[in-house]
Amino acid sequence: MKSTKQSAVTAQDVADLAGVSRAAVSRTFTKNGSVSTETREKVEKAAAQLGYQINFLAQGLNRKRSMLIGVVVARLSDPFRSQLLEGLLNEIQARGYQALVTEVGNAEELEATIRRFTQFRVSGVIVTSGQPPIDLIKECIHFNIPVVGINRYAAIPNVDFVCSDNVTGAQLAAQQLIKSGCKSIGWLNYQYSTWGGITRGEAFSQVLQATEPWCYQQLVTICAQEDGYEGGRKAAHEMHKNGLKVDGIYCANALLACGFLDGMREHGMDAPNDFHIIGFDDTPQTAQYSYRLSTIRQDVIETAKRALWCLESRAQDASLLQRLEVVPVSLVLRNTSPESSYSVTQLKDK
Amino acid sequence: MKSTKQSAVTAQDVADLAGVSRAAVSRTFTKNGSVSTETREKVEKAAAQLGYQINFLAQGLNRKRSMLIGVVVARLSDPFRSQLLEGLLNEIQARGYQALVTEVGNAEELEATIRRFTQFRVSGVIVTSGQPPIDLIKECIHFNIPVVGINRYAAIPNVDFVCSDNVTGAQLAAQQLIKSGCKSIGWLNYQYSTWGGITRGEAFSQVLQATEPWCYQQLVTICAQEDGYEGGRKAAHEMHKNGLKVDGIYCANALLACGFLDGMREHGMDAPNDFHIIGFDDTPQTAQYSYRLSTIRQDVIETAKRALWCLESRAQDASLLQRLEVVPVSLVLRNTSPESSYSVTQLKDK
DNA sequence: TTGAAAGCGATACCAA
DNA sequence: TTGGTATCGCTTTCAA
Repeated sequence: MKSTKQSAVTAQDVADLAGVSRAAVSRTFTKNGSVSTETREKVEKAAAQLGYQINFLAQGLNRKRSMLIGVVVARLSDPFRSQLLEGLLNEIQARGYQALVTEVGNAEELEATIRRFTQFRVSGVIVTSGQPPIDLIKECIHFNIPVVGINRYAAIPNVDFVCSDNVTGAQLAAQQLIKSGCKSIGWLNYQYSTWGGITRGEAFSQVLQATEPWCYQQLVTICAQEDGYEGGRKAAHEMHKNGLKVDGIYCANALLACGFLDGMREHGMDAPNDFHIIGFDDTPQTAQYSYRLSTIRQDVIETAKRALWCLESRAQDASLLQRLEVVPVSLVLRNTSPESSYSVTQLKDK
Repeated sequence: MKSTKQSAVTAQDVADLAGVSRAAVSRTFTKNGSVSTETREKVEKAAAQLGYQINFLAQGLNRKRSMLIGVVVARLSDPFRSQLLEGLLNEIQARGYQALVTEVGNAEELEATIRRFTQFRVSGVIVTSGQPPIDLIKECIHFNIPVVGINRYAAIPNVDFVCSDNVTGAQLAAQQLIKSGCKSIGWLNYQYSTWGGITRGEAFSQVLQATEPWCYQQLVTICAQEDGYEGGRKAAHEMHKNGLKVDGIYCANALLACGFLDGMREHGMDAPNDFHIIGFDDTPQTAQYSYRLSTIRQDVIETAKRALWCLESRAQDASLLQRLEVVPVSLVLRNTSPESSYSVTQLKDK
């Protein structure tokens, strides 16, 4: 099957073999190519025989747009982030694109990254980490490249965002804790949290204020000095050292929650007996026997779908107004804050 | 700074502004371009003024090679895999490449994936999942694209592999269990394990045979019907149901180990009191308070470095003989198989 | 529907 | 060291 030529099979080779022009070959492999059935068949036969494959570099150069989508990620060691990436990869591939993935540490890196994305004439950019700098966005707009941010928000015209429904999440968590009889409620977040974490905290606070003014007044905000599991764990130690007590706690993400739970265990306290705890993210780890953490579940698949929808629709009409897609979340009840019939006060009385 | 032109700034624009030829611009941005300091300065000034950026698509088309490296991944939900991807991304970016990441489920997908990689004229392919099909490799060789596999092996000429040192890992684990006084030793793996898992098991078995014939004869091989955490957990249940007992167990990966440990806990048994357990991978989770699992640590950073080294060296000389890079591993002692002075028999006697 | 031809934007060879 | 030019492989008018 392989030609004796040194280099790759080109459209011209196929055209020669099929006895048609190279333009006909191109049309055969294009969506709206006007080709007669007869020509198409000849071309497809020849292409198969030669093992022809479109050169995406040449195609992209000509169309000023490649079948590439740039994805900005960070801290893949957080299971939720890798889960999200997995969802995005699936959706990107399902739609025939390829993912250009970059891990980014700081703002400057983000800038360099997006710049390289434009150099590849990507069909879209998905930012899951960092705030897209306004200048770069302008550059993308100049190249007519759609940009979408996930679990973050900024009032940038022409840039869409898709975020989990942090307000509903807060409501579900608050209701659940209240229903379970929690009296002194806490909120745990990392001091330099992401937009998502901050928003979740604000929503939680507002929900309490609106529905349980008394609890709201007592709301304890715990600020972890460190991010991730260790941050949560140390926050628990700190809280214990200060003699602070809460009987219900809501956490900005899964790692903080697992860490906090373990930190409390180190002091001999455990959920659901001594307190209830609800996390955010529903990563696989939260379901494991050693944690069985109740959490607010984010729907990564739906998130990925909507992100790609934003990209594709904006590619067709760049003048669209900014959109904010809110993805539904759900409460997954597990051991650390079980069914409401099983309240925290009953347990304490035992 | 931005030109009034609708489209992007090209080398010709820079050349015009700098008063030189477009070839001079190209040379200025190329490694071994012979340009006078004077010309270079003029060009750089003009380029900065216009905000010129090389079009990678055009560059790649001409050079028959893009600054892209294809990475094949799978099951990013396994923390070790996302850790490895993170390491690869860092190394790829550090060397000025961009990562084209594809998640792949089965063999056909792998084929389609690698095919698309060649269509982008990638500078190299890294396979972290699945066995690179021989035909595809041929195709890569035809395009002169280097291929490297991670934590897998096959006797394919011209394809390099970099693997963790599974033999040393087995030795470290075996020594540690023996030193701790374990008498009936077990090996846990998934029934359709990867090459890495299988190799670890074989090495473990051989080490025992060579150094502790008596233990080798008693070696219990536990075969999980399912992969990951749940596989390990169910294997523990199964073992308990069958009345099987082991006092030291070595596991093919971190998830299996965590699952097995939790499964045993559900039956009221825990490490290190009732048995010792050593995992593989040293993912962040294994360090957490609820597990504190002793494990064999894989060095993802070194693995990534060597993978890129293989790619780059083979890009220079495609005729190199196949290389197998063995990356050192280390034993991380934690709670589930603590310092040897603290043996399993002593504990049982307490 | 078809083919001829003009790009897309950069590189590299060759002569000066 | 320079600039002119052919080339990389495909897409897309424009006539026919």
